[in-house]
Amino acid sequence: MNPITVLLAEDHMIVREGLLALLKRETDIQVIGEAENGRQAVALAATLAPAVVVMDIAMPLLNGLEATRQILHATPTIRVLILSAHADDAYVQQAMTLGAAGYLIKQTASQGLAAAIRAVADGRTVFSPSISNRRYHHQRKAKAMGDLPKKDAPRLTSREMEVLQLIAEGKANKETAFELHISIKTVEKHRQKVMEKLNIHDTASLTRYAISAGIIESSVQVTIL
Amino acid sequence: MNPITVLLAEDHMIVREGLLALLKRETDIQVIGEAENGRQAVALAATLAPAVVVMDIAMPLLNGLEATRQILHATPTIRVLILSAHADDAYVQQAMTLGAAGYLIKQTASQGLAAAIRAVADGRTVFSPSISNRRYHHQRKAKAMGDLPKKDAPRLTSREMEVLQLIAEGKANKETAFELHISIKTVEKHRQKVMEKLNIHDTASLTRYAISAGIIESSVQVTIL
DNA sequence: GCTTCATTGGGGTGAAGACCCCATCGCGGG
DNA sequence: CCCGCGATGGGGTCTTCACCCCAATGAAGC
Repeated sequence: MNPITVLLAEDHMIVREGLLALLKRETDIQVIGEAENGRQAVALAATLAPAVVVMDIAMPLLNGLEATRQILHATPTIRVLILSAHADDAYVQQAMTLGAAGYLIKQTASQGLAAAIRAVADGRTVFSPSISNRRYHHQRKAKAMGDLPKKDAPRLTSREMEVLQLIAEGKANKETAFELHISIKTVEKHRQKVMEKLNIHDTASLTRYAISAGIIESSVQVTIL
Repeated sequence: MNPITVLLAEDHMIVREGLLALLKRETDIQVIGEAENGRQAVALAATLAPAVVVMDIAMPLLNGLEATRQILHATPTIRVLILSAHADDAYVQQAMTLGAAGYLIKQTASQGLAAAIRAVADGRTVFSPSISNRRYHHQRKAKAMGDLPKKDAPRLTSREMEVLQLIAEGKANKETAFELHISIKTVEKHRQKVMEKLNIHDTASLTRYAISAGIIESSVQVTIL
């Protein structure tokens, strides 16, 4: 029987190496690629065509959820297994809507990860126990409180979301242009569109918006030299 | 030669298992205990008396820095190696002040972790390259200014905190100057001092810092036209 | 008294951003 | 088959910011 091919997308090298070491124990699972940011995950998913992508949510350049969206848009047969530190229901909901095959929290044991990879490769969907338990609750809560961002908020295109994420990560337009392989002028244009749609006209407020919208996390990630 | 005894404090089980797998490769390092929260780390450090504690910062019940403080208060000979996702200077400074033996970011490779454990067990202090670069930079700067490199504490003055808050709220320097009844030049000066102290050089990252430091909240208040 | 430091303020330069103008290309819907 | 729109990119202008220089005051500490 052929092993299950896996792409590991996780930005922290030491965590990625750890996951790799854990998955090496499983003879029926073969990690064929590693990505250290969302953009790389999208690119490698396309070229390597893994059966399963293990995807961290909090990643630079492109967060795991948006990367998942792009991967599934390009190759709907790939099974994306979200691996997140947070059991934040907004993330879980978004992941399910995007068509992710599963959502594990990092409190999961390694047997759980291997089992989840096998399950999603087998066509099933997997969610951490604590999540499935809590799901009801929050749906009811969200409805009772009146859902916040999705309805009235002007919809950003996926490109605009990417640019917004990079802005909120502190990237200058020049860096963003380099990362996205487009010209500074185009980045400026996207930035303008985002500001226009959100009616926010300064970087700090854009950053706060990106955080509250779950596009990035608030924790400071300083660029590694 | 006796192996180096290590206590692993990391709340995400799967990450902890991964680190464990990585450290098992090193014959001279022996993990004698694991903690999944800060309080447990303090308790186990006391009972197991490991040579080195590998300590994650973000943990439930008691964060890694506070746990470090308590461990070193009880047993000053234990070497605490901070392992953090973030290279936030405020954390680094606090860790150093507390007497941590080292500070690694999770972008570090596993060889780096093993080497760091050996180094701190040997009495040396270890900081991730990007961090050491910054410390060097600060000290060099201080020397260039004709001062002794005795303190480079990232403590912000109250005025600097005010300015940072207004920056993070999206105020332009001009607005801040108006609100504080001072000149733009003074605002610029405070802004520079804040950026210098935090080693953060863009508005978006300053905003994320302000949010994670609790100076402001992430909720976006947008003016609806 | 002298030093250190927070706070104040100014000048100048170069880079970056905000906000206009313009255009092309491709894709999907009426 | 055209229209809207997303994505691309170039032009220019004006403001803001980052980063260097400089200084003076007042309070706190040695």
